[in-house]
Amino acid sequence: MAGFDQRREQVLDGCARAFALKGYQGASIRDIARAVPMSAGGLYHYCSNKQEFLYQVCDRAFHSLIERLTTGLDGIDDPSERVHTVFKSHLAYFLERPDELITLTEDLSSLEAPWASRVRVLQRQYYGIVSDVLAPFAVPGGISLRVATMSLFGMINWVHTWYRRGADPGADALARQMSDLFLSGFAAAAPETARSVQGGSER
Amino acid sequence: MAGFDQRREQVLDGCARAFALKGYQGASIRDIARAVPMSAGGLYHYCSNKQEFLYQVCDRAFHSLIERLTTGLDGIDDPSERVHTVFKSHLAYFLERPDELITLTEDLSSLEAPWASRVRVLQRQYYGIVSDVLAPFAVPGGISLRVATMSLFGMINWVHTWYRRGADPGADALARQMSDLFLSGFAAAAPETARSVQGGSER
Amino acid sequence: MAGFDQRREQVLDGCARAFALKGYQGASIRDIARAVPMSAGGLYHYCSNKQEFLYQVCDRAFHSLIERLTTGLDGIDDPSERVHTVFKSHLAYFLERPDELITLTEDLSSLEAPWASRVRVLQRQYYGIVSDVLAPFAVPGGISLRVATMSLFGMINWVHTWYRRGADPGADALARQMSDLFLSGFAAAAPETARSVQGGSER
Amino acid sequence: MAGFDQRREQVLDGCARAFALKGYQGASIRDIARAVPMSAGGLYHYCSNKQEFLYQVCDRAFHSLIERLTTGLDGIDDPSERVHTVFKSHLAYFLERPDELITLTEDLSSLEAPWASRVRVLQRQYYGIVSDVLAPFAVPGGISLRVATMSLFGMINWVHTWYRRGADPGADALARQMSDLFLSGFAAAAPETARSVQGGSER
DNA sequence: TATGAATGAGCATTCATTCAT
DNA sequence: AATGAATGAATGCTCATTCAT
Repeated sequence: MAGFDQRREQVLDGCARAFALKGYQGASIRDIARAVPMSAGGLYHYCSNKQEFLYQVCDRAFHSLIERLTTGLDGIDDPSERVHTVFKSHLAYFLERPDELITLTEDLSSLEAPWASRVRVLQRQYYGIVSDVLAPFAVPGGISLRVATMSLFGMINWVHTWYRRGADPGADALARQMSDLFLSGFAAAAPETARSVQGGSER
Repeated sequence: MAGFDQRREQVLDGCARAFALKGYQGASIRDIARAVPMSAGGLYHYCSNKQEFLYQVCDRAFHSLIERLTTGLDGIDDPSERVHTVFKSHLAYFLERPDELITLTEDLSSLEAPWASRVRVLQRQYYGIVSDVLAPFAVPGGISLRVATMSLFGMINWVHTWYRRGADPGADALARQMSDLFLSGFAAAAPETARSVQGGSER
Repeated sequence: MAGFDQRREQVLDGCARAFALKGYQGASIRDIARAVPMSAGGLYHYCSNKQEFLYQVCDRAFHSLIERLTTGLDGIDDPSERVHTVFKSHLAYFLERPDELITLTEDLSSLEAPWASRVRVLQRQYYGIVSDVLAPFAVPGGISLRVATMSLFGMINWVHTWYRRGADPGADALARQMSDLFLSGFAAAAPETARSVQGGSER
Repeated sequence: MAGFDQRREQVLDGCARAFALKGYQGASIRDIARAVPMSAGGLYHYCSNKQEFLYQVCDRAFHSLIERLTTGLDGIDDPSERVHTVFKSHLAYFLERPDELITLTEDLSSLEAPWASRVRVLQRQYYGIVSDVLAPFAVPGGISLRVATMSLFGMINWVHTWYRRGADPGADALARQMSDLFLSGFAAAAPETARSVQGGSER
């Protein structure tokens, strides 16, 4: 039983790797089998079809993200620090298990009924937590909470397209830069010239 | 000759629609043929293979983006306003031709050699322009220009996943919110309580 | 157009041959392709799936049977001779196109919705014609028309399991024996001993 | 040992049910396993492969048919009554164990070497008994014994395709109708009109 | 005996692509 | 310029069968 569950984890890891590498549509069952490794037929002990593999990968990833984030936010009261925690938690997970997060970001749209709706519940839950963290900063007439939340997700979900391990900063440093940018803006620490021009040229 | 070029545009429009709908890997030549509409065999008068269609769509899209952005930036000197122009130009194009931008965002990674390298030149050119627009705000020891640029692209490239026509703001309003967020941060106009707490936790 | 329809006939002939040889379930698409001959993929220009091939074969066969039988019965008034015509018409078709009739007899039960119901209409039509031919011989309290009709079909549909070309009688002679058996019984011309015993045990 | 043999009977019952329902080719080992019920792997304690299951089902069925028929014929001297016994014995078995007889009728042709030849011995034995029962009615120049025997088998082997429990007569009544039809013909008791016409066209 | 994970061959079907028309 | 029949490779998936437990 334990052996079976352990093997399932290996299988899902292989799925995530294959999906991340070639995309859900581009990854064949044989690609997954090669990544596990296992025979193509044998994979069907762990799913009833390919869609279910995508579902299981996404489900597992969202559960991890949610659990890590709620744990990470626990005991942190400062609103800004809570925002920083969102970035840090998500980016740390991305750097630990990039395949899962790449799959989640790129292939979630390939998930069909009835799996899609089940994952969307988790997605909304995760978005909800983040939105709640951002809510204290929302002001009527200002940037809408929705736009801010989606912008935050855009920032972190885009990371996998450009991040280079070694060359780019680690999870903490990157999270710090990104949360600073998100909360205070890129112009916050801009040199005097630019800042004054910005102020003076307002229209 | 003009007729041929006009037909080619229709063909590329069909490709973009099919790619945006099902993804490059998920869209079959017959899907494209249905979207044009034209017979599957007939499509091969306009390409030598499916990859080339993806290349043509991406190439056309990047050229449009670059041309619109350079035109848009022309004559604007204020650094902040230039940033705003980046958002506005990109978002306007997305709302005008969503299929092309969705294809660019989601399927560029499916482009293989030797087309990929040719498109990457345009991509770098576009990123370069944007990076130059952001450069005046960069400060040593602060948020890196690279992280800022990539964050900006994350924000705008993620829009297609959540934007709902009618419900969400138009290109101008959205660009204003996003450039404000990007330049001044979400906390800029936050209520006193949140701001003070933030201030207290500043480091 | 004519070429396409002609090719379709060849394809259906190949289907019938493959189905007759290995059974519907046992015949693979590649078996059919080999029997036509044509590539497996190419077959899908003539059907949307394997079931549809079975449908087309059965449909064509029933139409032929019905047309031949109605033509054959035309102008024949004598009830016994009409019964004989049923046997003759069916057996002649069997000897001309055994593959189709074997498929009809053995594989009709493999036809699924929604094709099954469409073929069942033809089947009932054919059964109806035969039943009407037998009706004049039915008597209340005697052998039921239903049992008689089904027995007749049992007799002729079983032929393909034992008939050996060359060794067994031709269509006409076989039909004569079978219709005699069906109408007058095997004991009709039995030797005195058997007949008298039979008569004595009548109840 | 007794437990094993009992279990083997259950396994063969499951095979017969699965084969009758989906056909030999259409029934998977897992279908059989579900019908027993037992795990797929466990079935291989009772056979060396799927063909052997078909063999065992057919073998058992033919042995039953032969034993029941010889027992049934024992002590019956009247030729007609012996024919009736053939119908009654076979139909009774069909109604008691339809799955086995359906398998025998539909799937015997799927049995391959070397099992086929072994079963064919039993088949010929059963056919031989029936043929011997019919022999007293054969007359030179009349309906051949072979055609008569095969027609009888056609009649009874077709029953499973149309018989509806409840709606159609029981084994005895059906056997009576069928043996009457077989021995005396459907026209035997036909109304005067039909009979006279038949008589007039006699040749 | 019985299980169920595992395999490799085979399945029906779809694919990108070619080519005669 | 355009069609659609045709192909061979590849797809997701099921199969009969094996074997460690």
